[in-house]
Amino acid sequence: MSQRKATSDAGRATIRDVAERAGVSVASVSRVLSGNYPVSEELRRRVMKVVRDLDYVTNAHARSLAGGGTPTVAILINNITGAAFAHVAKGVEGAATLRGWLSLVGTTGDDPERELALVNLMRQQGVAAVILLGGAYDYDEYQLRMARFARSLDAAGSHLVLVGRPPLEGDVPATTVDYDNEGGAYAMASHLLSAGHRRVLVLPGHAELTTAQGRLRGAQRAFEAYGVPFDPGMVRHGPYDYEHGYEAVEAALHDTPDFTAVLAGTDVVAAGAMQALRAAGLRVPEDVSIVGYDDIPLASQLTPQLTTVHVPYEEMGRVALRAVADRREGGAGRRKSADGDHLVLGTHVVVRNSVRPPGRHG
Amino acid sequence: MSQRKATSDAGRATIRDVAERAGVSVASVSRVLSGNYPVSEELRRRVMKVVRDLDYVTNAHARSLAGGGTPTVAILINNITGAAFAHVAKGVEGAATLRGWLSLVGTTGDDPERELALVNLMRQQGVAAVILLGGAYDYDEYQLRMARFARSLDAAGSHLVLVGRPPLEGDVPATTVDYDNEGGAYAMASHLLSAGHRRVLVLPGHAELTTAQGRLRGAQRAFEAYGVPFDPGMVRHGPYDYEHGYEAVEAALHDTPDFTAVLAGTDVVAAGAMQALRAAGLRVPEDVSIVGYDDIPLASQLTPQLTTVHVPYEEMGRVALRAVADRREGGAGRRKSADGDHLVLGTHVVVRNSVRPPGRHG
DNA sequence: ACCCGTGCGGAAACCGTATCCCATGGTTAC
DNA sequence: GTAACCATGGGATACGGTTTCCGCACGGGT
Repeated sequence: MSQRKATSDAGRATIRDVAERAGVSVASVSRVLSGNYPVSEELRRRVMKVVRDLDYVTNAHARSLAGGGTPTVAILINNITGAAFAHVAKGVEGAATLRGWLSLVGTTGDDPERELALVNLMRQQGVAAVILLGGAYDYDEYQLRMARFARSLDAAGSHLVLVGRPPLEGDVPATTVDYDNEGGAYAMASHLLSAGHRRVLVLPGHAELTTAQGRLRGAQRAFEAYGVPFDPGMVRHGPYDYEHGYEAVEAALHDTPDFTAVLAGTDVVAAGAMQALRAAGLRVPEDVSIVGYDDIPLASQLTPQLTTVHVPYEEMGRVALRAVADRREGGAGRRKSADGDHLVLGTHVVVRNSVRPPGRHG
Repeated sequence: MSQRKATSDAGRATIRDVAERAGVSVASVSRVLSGNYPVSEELRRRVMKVVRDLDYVTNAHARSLAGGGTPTVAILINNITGAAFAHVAKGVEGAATLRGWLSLVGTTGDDPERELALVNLMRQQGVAAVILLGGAYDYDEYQLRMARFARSLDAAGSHLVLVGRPPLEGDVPATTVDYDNEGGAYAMASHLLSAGHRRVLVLPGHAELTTAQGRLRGAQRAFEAYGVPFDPGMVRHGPYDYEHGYEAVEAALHDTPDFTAVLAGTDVVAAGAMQALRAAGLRVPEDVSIVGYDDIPLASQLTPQLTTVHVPYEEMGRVALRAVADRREGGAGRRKSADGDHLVLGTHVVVRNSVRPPGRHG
């Protein structure tokens, strides 16, 4: 009958319970468990036996309060259902686990309010870093908002990492892991152009989404490079989903039916586009060629298999985590490493079976 | 120059910093923030101003140590990339957020070792519940392992929830959220049989996976009900992925080419099967019908759109979280609610365009 | 004018662990 | 033989909050 509470209480066993039952001090138990202090074999055996008997695990909250604790990174994602994001998350998770780090995943559902709430929540958790995934909507407020996040986190000893979107402007304490979005689009469009296509339906995504903007720019640059006039009327914006792909093609077949290829902003959009073409009695790629972007598994599972741009999502996740880990070890060694704050990974075209030289009109 | 440390130190601001700067006591700040104690308007204003100035957030670890804290649930998943799991996770996350709860996601990669490590990790975190997602490999050791998990978590005031797999045997403190797996397979197979198919290639999944076992049983029962002999030679086991679907059909076309339909254990497997049939010059559904299982978005994006079994994954996630929340509020009210520990959700066939009466052979 | 209830602020205990500092006993060195 | 030392173990304290217990001031009722 201890004064505090009985060992057999409801709730988990504490280190005190273990100490008491093993007849040693609390400090000794802590030492045996963390193993960073010399301890006699006898003591170790006694303590470990009780630990097993009680099925004791240390309280992570208490441990991290006391200074120890496992580093944790938070992954903030718009929609856990998106295949591309899932791969980044997988990369982060894998790299984190490798170092014994923990990772949280939160979803924002494209809601800035919720994003703010989550960032604060993560700040409360004392995470080593907050990793924001996916393209951003470049509203006016966006830069300010992110800068505020970055400074808040930085002040709390944490760090903001942006994955898959352009770096922030100005002197903001954040790391960006990016891929050559525009270059990929340039290469993809070039592929179509060199196959002979001239009238191309472009479905870059939402006009405000940074990802879409980059993909559109890349395509335009390719047209310029080939000396082919770029018709803004052939561009249709919309969300990155199957329905948009379907409807955009449907509409285009009505308005500007002379296109011979579709440059989709995403593999999923390409899938929708493909379906719409089929519904209209057109064959892919005999009548119309299609290309996507992202190279998610779906791309190789479509019929015909989709030519697309490979983006190293999983590696981006790994790189993001490594950046955080490095910075944490480097400590205050180099403040403001003006470079190394922006990592860019390469993309490349994966040629499959969804492109042929134009045949329908051309 | 406080004795402890200056407010402008590196690291986050503490509640003491806020109190000091606002010229009030620590207790008052805590009261203002938690709002469960009467506080004068003047005090509230003073404190809130400082909170904003310092961008203060409470330390979640300290808070949860002191008894308060946000309830947290952990989702353990084999592969974050799987579409079905992602939807369950979404359901859990959504329901958790609705209550202001937090959710963690960890991936096991099908590794029992890692699963153990994660469960312990979550126990350390003091999570309200650990939610295990997806079918289980029913090895001998499995039941013991899970029972141990359940008891460990239970003893620590946490709880084990199994989603998408059969309930544990015996008197184990765990909740199961399940769907009518066998019934769905029964209905799906019946659909095929009533369309006239007799020779059906069955790709249930891994033989040891509970999900696969249930789906196979359902199919067999349907054959019995229709008085059609079930040929074990038409069953091919394998992983739930695209490649398996492809290869299984390829092999079957060589060994037993007289099938007129494919009953795939998963939509993704169905996609692979479809591709293999096409590669062999067969049309879907004119020559061979195909059905899937899960009703992930992919199913409606294939050509032809896939007839499949709808599983309410997202709802399962919501239900799982609700079960945890209810139990937590119910408190010790009803120990051992022998029922209510096993919730079963319904499934139903979604008819699309991948099934026709047999034409090739029949 | 006195008493008591009410409303609100402060001091201190406690949550579970890690770590610093010190005590002890046995060794080694002089 | 004694002093200095190493290897261990214990006690106390800090980490950052929440909460209970107290006390003070103020106001109204009699």
